[in-house]
Amino acid sequence: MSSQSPASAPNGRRRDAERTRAEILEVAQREFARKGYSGARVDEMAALMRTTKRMIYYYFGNKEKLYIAVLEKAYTEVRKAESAMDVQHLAPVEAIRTLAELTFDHHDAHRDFIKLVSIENIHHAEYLRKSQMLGDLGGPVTGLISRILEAGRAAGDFVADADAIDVHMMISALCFFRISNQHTFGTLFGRDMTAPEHRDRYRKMTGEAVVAYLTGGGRRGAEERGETG
Amino acid sequence: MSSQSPASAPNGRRRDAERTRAEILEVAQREFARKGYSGARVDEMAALMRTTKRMIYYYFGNKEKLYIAVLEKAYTEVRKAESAMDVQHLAPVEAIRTLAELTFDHHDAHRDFIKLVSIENIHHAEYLRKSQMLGDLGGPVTGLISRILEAGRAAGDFVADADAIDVHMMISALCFFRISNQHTFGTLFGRDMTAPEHRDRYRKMTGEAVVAYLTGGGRRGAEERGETG
DNA sequence: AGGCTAACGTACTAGTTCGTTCATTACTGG
DNA sequence: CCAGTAATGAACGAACTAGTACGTTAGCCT
Repeated sequence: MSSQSPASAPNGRRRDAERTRAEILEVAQREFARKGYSGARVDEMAALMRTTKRMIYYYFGNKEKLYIAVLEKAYTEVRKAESAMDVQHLAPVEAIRTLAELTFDHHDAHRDFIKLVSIENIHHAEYLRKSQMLGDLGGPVTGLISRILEAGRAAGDFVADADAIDVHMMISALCFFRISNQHTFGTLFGRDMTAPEHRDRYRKMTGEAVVAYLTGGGRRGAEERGETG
Repeated sequence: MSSQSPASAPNGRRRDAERTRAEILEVAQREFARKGYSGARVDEMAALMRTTKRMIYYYFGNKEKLYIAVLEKAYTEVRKAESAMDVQHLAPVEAIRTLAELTFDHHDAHRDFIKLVSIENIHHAEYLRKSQMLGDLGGPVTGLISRILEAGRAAGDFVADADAIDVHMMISALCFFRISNQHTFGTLFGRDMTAPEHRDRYRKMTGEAVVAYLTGGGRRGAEERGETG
């Protein structure tokens, strides 16, 4: 018999720190996303895991540190996804459009992350600010957008007076709101913005809105009236 | 001596149901917006009022009903503001642009409302759905946008394939995100989107983005390549 | 003036919730 | 194979929190 696998645990070790830690993080992410920081209950999380509450405190110390760990994991995954967005080879207009559509898909697929971000904002990002691991989390995306904007202006495609952070904000706003506000919006207007039958249309709309703004459609009226500046 | 004003209360009656009720709602709105539904403490609210916790329960029954009352008050104020937006006399392009900019200003000025909406979405709008008073809260705005869109299409200004709810979503997304996500965004990108020195630029950007999308700027690239449909 | 009731305050309770204590077991290195 | 340590579990406790019981007072009505 191999020494790595006791008879009592045929499908994995009964004692596995990695696995226990991972499960705690997973369950905690779901619970925090569903109930908010104060609303989530440590005891309830424990009940949803194979292990006990004792382990949450053993690995993470307290509720706040657990929440911060969840945040860090979520943001790390987003950064990974962003760095995988390969749009540099495209012409500026298509690069921005594709970036917007990829961001749309990513938001659509990571709804727990969006809820965590909403929750963080209710708390004025106090926990995010406490996290070390932040580093330059926003740098890569804005760097990418900066290069696209420069190329687009050089080619004469982009005329809007917007920097990389502005463009990132606009893309994020359109992608984020559709998920984050789906419930109140759906209740008030009778449309589930996140329903599959609307997804393609909204993805296209997101890309087109950003491109339209950058290529100057919004100033068309002013130009036609002979205004400048 | 007038019978309405006892000597012991020169500056207003010591017993004033209206005033007490109003103060409870006011404090509760602030606390719920700051801490979320679970995070807000009834005792803490009471400590911030001239009256006591007993009165909260006397007037509102329990924490949930108090929260719903806060929501109803907030939404009522928004609807009032929306119905005051008089843009029908403008040409379609300017009507939409103005509507977007007025919405921008309203969001900028009612940050507690935005937080309450964010909180509601974390709870899947369960409390909003419990409220009676909803009625057709979303009807008036989408009605207004519908009429503008029709006029704009008739005049040949608008070409984008979007209905009133889509347009409202887009405007809301741009206005809402800037406030709702200010803290995480500010932490990650080092820019306070809500700072006064950026406000005018972002207001203009909001109006231009919506107009650009509707007037077809986003499809320019496709048209130039000879694509149709 | 004086009774009646809406409005109010104090003090308490039942239940919850984070975090800990103490004991135990599974692995691993020697 | 055995000792030491990492990992784990059950039960507990102190502090908090929503909600209530009970008593009091202000001000209107006649």
